[in-house]
Amino acid sequence: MTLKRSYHHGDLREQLLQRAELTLRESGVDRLSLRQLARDVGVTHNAPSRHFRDKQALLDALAQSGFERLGADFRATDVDGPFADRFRRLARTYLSFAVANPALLTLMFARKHSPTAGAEMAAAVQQAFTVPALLTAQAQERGEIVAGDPLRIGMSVAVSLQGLASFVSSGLVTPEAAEELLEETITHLTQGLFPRDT
Amino acid sequence: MTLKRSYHHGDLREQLLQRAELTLRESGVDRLSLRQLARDVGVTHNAPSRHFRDKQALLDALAQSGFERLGADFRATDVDGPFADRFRRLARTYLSFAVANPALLTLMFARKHSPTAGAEMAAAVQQAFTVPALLTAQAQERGEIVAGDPLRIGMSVAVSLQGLASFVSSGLVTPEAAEELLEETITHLTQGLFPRDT
DNA sequence: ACCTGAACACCGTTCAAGT
DNA sequence: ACCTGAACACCGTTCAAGT
Repeated sequence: MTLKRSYHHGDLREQLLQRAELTLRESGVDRLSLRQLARDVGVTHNAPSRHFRDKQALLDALAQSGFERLGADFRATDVDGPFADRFRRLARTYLSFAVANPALLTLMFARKHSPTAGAEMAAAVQQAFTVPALLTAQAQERGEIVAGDPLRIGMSVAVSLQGLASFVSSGLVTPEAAEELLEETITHLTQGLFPRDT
Repeated sequence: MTLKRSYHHGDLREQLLQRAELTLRESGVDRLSLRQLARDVGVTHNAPSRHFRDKQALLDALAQSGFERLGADFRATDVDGPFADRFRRLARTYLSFAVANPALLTLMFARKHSPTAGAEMAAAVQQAFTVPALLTAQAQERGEIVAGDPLRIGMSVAVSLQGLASFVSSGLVTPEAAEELLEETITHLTQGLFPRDT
């Protein structure tokens, strides 16, 4: 009967992460306490230290899993169609993420990643923000958008996405107003602010 | 001899804010403690509560003063010249702010503004992000950029600025790489990603 | 009005000890 | 290996009291 969920679970790390993300979403960072987390999961206050040397290490792990999930969401979104439509879908994915996990997004962009977590964190970031570059490269192949290094153009696409997400997740722009702002951003990013002859 | 800095200073609120911003900049949010702050300024741990009912109220005040300063920096930057140059200067101002005050910028976009601080905070935000709209309106008058509601176009300019600042302040992009990213962003925002006939 | 000092419940981190 | 329990120094918040 190994179903009894023995005292040494073995998946404690995962349980802690899941519970932490729940608390983060529902109560914010400052209400996130290692001791409370341990209580929630049913272990002593010091048990988490086997898996996270630090509270910071837990926050790092949360941020990293955030980038991984954002990347996965991106990849699940990236389907066919004209550039503007695909940009719009990517942006909506990002905005949904931002609305659903504002505190997590803040954490992800909070320069807290202790140098320790460097390698895996960097990989997760790279993996997520590679998607806009792929989108760019594909649109270039079709002749939809201008030539140029797809990584650089992709980053400047990512800048727009992150700017939008930033305003939404902070609450400075409501999700409804974000819809308008998104269309406005698509228009200017594709057409340019300089007048066109045509 | 009123110079003796009496026990009831009268400017305690301002002293606390200044010291808090210093700590924020040098040690980050989680090292910011009300009690330590009181010690730094030379009052008892409970004295700050007269000026800030809450730790959250202090953070709100910090964020608000951040928006006010950013707005002032914007206004001090906004001089003459072609649109792209002025956009570049505005962006550099923002990026300098982001590099100098990463933790503060995180705070400003962290959806923590308790509903209490609503009115003044909203005014400070509005005042800051009005500047891109002014830039837009002036460029339109000169026929430099396309027509359209300057507030909406201004917001989508602000989106680019905030996206850039976000990447820089988080450390995901180094200040040097940011310079490149800024030029890339200016190019695409003005010319558009769609190919031009000329 | 503004500040003090004591009290309360909580926190992160460390360490010796158990199985 | 993984978890426990006690200990340490610190925290935010509240409240009666002082001037």
